[in-house]
Amino acid sequence: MARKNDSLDYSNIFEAVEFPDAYKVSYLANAIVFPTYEDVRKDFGLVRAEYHLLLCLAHYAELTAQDVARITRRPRNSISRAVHRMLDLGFLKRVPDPDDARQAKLQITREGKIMHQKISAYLVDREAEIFSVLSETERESFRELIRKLANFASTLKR
Amino acid sequence: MARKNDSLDYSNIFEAVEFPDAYKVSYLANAIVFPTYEDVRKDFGLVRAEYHLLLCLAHYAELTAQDVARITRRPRNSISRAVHRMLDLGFLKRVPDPDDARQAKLQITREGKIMHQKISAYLVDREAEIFSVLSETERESFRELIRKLANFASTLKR
DNA sequence: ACAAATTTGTTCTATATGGAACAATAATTA
DNA sequence: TAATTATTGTTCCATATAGAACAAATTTGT
Repeated sequence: MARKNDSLDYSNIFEAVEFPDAYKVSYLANAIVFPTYEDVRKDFGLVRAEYHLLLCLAHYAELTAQDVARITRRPRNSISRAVHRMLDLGFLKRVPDPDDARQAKLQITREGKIMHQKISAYLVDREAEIFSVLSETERESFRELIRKLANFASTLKR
Repeated sequence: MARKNDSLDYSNIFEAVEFPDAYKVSYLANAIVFPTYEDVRKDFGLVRAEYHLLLCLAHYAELTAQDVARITRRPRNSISRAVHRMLDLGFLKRVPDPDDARQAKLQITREGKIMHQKISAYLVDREAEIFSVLSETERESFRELIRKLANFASTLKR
């Protein structure tokens, strides 16, 4: 007997939904972005905030926890928790700020850099896979458009 | 005294990161998609899986819980939990499938439709706000490109 | 200079979420 | 037909995560 339900087209909703563009961005978040965080957690042992710390500090020589919260738009307490674990793991070091006793400057360690490179290599591959459906011209268009959207998003108040 | 750190440009990483396109998609997920789920939870009282159920059943007359899991790419147990709450709230009804005793067909109720319309109106506004940074031409390009990406994502195994 | 307001990082608590295992049913294979 | 495999929906459990409240330090306003 044939399997039931075989004919149901799950992608109708892509066009039928009342906000098709936003829906597809959201769909990519659920289908790709979140599962990728899961992969990073399973394969490299870092949860989202921990990986965000690593990524940020791989690209800025020195940041406070608050800076990272702002860059990644995540709550400070998540970052705070992550900082302690990353210190324990030896991926970060923390130096108190002599000019402001409330805060401390964070830096990535050599071990952190190595871990960052491993995770980045994985993510670079994953990016290539996903964007392989676009031609080079399309990808350049997409790059320009997503840049505008991301820049706009970065101006939104939290 | 001037605030310290005022000159730090938080968006450098947009271009410096090793996977700039994927990073910006991820950034939108963190800056917009997730906060929007939070808004829906706070303003309408539905968590992600619950809202996904409502959305799916507003666009398909009848679905099983498994269908919804596939459409939204979320784990079945999250959907299962959500089904029970949505039944309690009166937004869904469930009819056992006479042809397959394992599953049940879900349908949206009138109350569910009303709730869906309220949430949709909010999301339509939010979409308009976010995409207001693109010209009409740009938006059409984006629509085409994100469609390709979403369609590709829908082919990925879970 | 002093009081009020803000900022940073933290802990506590509640909750949303995903994985694993399970029973019931159906489909497949021999 | 009988045995094996797959599917559906569920419960249990562990954990990632966000909000609220807090102390300490700094900045702002008068």
